[in-house]
Amino acid sequence: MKKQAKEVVGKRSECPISCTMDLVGDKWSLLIIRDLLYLGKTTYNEFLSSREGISTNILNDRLVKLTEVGLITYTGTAKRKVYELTKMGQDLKPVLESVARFGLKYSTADKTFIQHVKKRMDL
Amino acid sequence: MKKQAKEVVGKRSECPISCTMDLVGDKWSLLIIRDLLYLGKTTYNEFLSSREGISTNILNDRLVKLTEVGLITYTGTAKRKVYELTKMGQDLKPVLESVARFGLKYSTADKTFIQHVKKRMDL
DNA sequence: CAATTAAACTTGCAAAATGCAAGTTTAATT
DNA sequence: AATTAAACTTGCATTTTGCAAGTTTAATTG
Repeated sequence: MKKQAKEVVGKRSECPISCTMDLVGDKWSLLIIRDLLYLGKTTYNEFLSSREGISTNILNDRLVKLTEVGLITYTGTAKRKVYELTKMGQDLKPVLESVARFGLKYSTADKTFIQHVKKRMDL
Repeated sequence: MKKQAKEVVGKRSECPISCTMDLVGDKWSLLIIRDLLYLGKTTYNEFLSSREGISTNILNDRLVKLTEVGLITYTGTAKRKVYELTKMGQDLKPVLESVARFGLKYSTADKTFIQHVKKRMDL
């Protein structure tokens, strides 16, 4: 039996917000998406080097899950996988932007990083 | 020493997206915000009755944490706390909307619920 | 082409978060 | 005063995460 666009986390409800949180509602998934969307990162080791310090097993788990749900794909060899966002993944851009706007308004994030983010995100 | 707008989860980085995920990047917080913002729920038992089935200890934990970080407050008696969003909490509305739009586009959410959500969220 | 390198991935175990069931506490109501 | 029910707690099993140290395997190099 071929498995298709698999439900990785059993849905908790039919609410669109709940469904989306079932996909990316953890502390790491959106940061990987951010790396792909804004920071030009595309490989395992690049994700691993992000300032937040994801650990290898979690990173691997998330790359697998994000691939399974169809938010990212990869090309390249097994030795050097190059990840990229699918159309579905790119459609998370408005989410990332609104999240960033909120963070910019309320966090005490350091100014140089903020400038960098603003520039990259057209905020 | 008076504690102020406390950092509930130690920040992982100064990235605005990361900071926001440190506040609401779990499977339940945004659903409580959703209940307040769109579903007219304001009390412990109303949140508890949501379709996703949050358990009592987690609900209590999140209400405390969301209050601590300044996203919600409450009025009313200890016996019947009535929660509401702060200005900061209301500023999550664009996040909820973009999350909902994404969910509507990609989830197989049931149509009647979608209509309900669209109406309430002006999508 | 054998040895080396390093990117991708795994494993084992401790710590933390979550889920679930059954409590307890305490203001209101009767 | 007794009852009710909303808010909250506790204990314990399960799951997820964090961390450190691996292993695997293509590509590089000497």
